[in-house]
Amino acid sequence: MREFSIGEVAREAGLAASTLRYYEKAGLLPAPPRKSRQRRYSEAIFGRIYLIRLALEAGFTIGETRLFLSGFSEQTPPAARWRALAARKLKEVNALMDRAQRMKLLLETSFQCRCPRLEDCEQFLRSAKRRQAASC
Amino acid sequence: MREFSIGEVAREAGLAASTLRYYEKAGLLPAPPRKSRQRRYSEAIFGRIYLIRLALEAGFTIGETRLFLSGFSEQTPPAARWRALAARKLKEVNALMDRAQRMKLLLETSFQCRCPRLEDCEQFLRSAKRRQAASC
DNA sequence: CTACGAGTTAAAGTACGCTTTAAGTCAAGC
DNA sequence: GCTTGACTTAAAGCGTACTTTAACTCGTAG
Repeated sequence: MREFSIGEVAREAGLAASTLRYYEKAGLLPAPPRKSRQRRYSEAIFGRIYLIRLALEAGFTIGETRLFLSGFSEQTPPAARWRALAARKLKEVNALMDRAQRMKLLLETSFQCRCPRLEDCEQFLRSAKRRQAASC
Repeated sequence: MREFSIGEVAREAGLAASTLRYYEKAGLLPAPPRKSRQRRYSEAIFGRIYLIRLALEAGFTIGETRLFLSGFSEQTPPAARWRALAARKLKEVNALMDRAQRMKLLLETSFQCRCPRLEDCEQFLRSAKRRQAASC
């Protein structure tokens, strides 16, 4: 199985080497074996990085992502602690999507919108039930 | 028309007074008239704050939000500069929603998932086309 | 008069997720 | 043997969005 230096992993994953070291220090990545002081990664690192990026881009903090990954890495199915985190995050993700949806509406509206006054659009957005508003 | 102190506005809007001062300094809120050195806001401030929160929660930076609001506050319909920002942000919001969607899938999957190994779920998530995976 | 609560400022501090810096190690090529 | 380039570390720095601190000014109640 091929081995990778930190630079190779960084290039392939599209991250800085310093970021990988940072993830390791933060407990997101396992400390890999060394060859004369230098880290040697196996192919498996890419899957791990993929999950880390997925979690972080979805709004997990470093600490939450660590928990999240450790929930997976045990021999047992996801633990209660992990499930609680997932449930909480699911709520947050839903809230995020709601906000994104509202913002999308706001932005899309603005393209069609000719109203010069802030309050007209605001009124529309506050009671954002209808997709089109007469005044806007 | 009723006037509000910074503390009253903060309480009603659910923000710290210091945050309001910060927004003012950052150019998000207009500098209101003073009554013996103290800020006196009109009702209109709440609509402004609503839009600021909407923008910030959707991922706009302070600087972008300032642009965004100034685009509205002119006597003319949204200017080209503002439209460019909105178009760019629309893309970002869409990307955000995609990520949120993927994360949601990840989280929801984890509840049904009994696979003890990280790689099984990862495999599933990478090719996240189907809602259910056999191996997971 | 004085004490209280709410407001004022500039400036420093905080949390997060990196990024950069400084100083050093090491294997390989010339 | 010396240079080059990729790696190593701990520690400091950065940008964003606030929050806290310290020292001060007011208007009002007792």
